[in-house]
Amino acid sequence: MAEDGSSIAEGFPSREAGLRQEIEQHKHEKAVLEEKHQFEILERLKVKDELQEYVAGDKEVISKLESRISRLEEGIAGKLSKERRLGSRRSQRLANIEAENREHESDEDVEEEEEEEDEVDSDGDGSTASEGDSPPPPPPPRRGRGRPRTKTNENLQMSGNKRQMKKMGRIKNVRKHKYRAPDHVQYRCNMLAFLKIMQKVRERLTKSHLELLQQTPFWPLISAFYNGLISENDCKKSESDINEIIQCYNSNSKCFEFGSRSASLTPEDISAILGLPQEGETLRVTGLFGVNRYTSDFVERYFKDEKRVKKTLVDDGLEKALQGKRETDREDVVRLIILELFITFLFCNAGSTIGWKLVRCCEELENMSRYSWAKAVADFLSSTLEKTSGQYGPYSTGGCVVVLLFWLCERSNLIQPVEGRETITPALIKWNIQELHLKLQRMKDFEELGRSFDGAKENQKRDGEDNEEDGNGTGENEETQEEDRREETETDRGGEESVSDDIVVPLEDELRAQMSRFRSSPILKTLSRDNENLRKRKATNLRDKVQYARVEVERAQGEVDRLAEKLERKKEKASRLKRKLKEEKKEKRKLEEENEILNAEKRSLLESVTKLVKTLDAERKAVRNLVKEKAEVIKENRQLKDQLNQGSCSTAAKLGENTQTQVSPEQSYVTSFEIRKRALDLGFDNDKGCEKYRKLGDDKGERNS
DNA sequence: ATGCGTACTTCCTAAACAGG
DNA sequence: CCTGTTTAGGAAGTACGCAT
Repeated sequence: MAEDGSSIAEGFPSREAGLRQEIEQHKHEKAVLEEKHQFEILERLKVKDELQEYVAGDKEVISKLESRISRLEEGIAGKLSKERRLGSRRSQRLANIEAENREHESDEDVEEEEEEEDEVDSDGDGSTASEGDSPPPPPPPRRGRGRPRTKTNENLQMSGNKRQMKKMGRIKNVRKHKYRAPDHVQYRCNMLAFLKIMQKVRERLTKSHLELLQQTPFWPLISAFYNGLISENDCKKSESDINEIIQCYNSNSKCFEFGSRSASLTPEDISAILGLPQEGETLRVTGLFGVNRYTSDFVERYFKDEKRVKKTLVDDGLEKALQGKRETDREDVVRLIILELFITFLFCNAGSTIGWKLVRCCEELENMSRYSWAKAVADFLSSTLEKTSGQYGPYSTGGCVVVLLFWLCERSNLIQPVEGRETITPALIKWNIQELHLKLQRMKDFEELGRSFDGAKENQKRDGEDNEEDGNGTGENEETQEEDRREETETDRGGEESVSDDIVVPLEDELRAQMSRFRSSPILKTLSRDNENLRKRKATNLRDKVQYARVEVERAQGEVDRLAEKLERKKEKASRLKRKLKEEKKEKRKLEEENEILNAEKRSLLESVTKLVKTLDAERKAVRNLVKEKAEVIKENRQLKDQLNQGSCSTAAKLGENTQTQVSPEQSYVTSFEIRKRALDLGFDNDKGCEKYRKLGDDKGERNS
């Protein structure tokens, strides 16, 4: 036992050393990454400065941009070698930091013995909260005020011991968020799941299915998926973007507040984005407690004996319905497709389930159009947003949150619609949310996002004016104006991206001025056309190059972000390892303590065993003595027997009396044992013995008388 | 990183119960 | 019988953790 403990204890120093080494390694990596990060930032600033310089010499812009682009290209490849060079120059500072860290680590080792336990507890899962006497840490956001559930046989004590039961319930409620980042949010709403379903059933849908689907208010939306207007890439949302948007939601004003600007998501917006009807009865989807499960043919067919309608059940049902040939099966396919749309996209919740009310709505295909589905989606979403921004924290999981991304595209001028889809409906087909994600990543703050809303308004105004001009203008320059306008829109966009936009503005102004001069001269009409074409090409080239430079900057920014994230991860890992080391130390201490206790126990056990051996020895001696005595008694008895056989009964009786009186308590046990033995002894004649006993009694009687 | 299944928690209603 | 409280159980919501 002690050997095991000591071998474990011996293993600790080496393990500790290993962990220390790992921490050192991570620190080193962290420092290198930091250096890299700083280098990236410097590089970007340099690029920015250089690009700004180009504005002064606009004639050289193209050539300089070209050289810059090639340099950037080279730069990306050469970054590693530069970093290596930088690495060799890696400042004494970093080395000092590392040395300091090392010292700090060794210093802390002593101090932390006391402090670390608290730290570990507060960092960790708080599992000690219910054990100690100290006040428990603030509980995680409680979702409601429901009672803890009690089982049938356990609740008998509830009335008598209610407070205790409630307390137990509270303790149980302290959940461990071991795998969950503090700001983690999960949004179930996703278009990908529905797209996959549509891809799966597309080949199997017949004309009659489609006819029925077209009669439903969801056809504009479903057709976008059915006709492949939405790709898998278009479906991939960024949860962080949604989270950021939701964090701007003010539940009191029911508006999104981006800096000083605010905007609200209306049923009109939902209607435009998803192509859902706005007119009709209001359908309340939330707060349906007490709406019980109902039975109908449809429910019996697909959700028989089911308490809740889960996504898996709808999937299975759809498969079953697609195989069926009856009229009801065709209707069921449509119902189930709409249910899929509800569960995965429009009214999704965290559990991939759906309320019975919506199931009923889906069942009544002909009545479906009487509801204002845009309002229903908006209401459901706003109820989610209220919960999210309210007292319960950012645990939102339900509602059609993806629509927020498209709404942002529609209402701001952050990105431009996909080419060729500017006027298409529903609006969700117009936008590429991946592009929006890139844009939002580069956003500095919500004020900037707010400005993009203003920009969109101005653009709309200008669009109107430009359209009037287009009406008067010549046909041939319409395209140019369109392009100019787009570029103006682009240059309107504020923020960091204006690095290259700053170059475009003066260039384009001059280009336009020159073009108007050319156009005003009727003599040079032909020449102007040629020149115009040339300039157009030049402008296109310039635009392409600017675009390319922008992409490069974006890529560099992405790289910086990636490195920052990596750094963050490394930091986390280092702290995790540190915590682990502390835990190991703690464990070691514990094991040592246990080992001591075990040794003490062993010692006491040994003592008691030696004591036991001694007493056993003594007892063995006593038994041996007894055996000896017994042998003597037997011998004596045999002698007596012999004498009895030879001599008179009276002598034997006398001798017997004498023998009886001499027997000690110990001997009496042996004697009784002897008596039992005699009873079993075949050689001993019982009748004879009885006679002898009687004779002895007679002798005694004679003597007394 | 995202999707998804599912155990667990919370919310709500109605029945059962207790006391006046 | 009326009224307030407790308990049981169903529906809806939440969050963990595995799979992709």
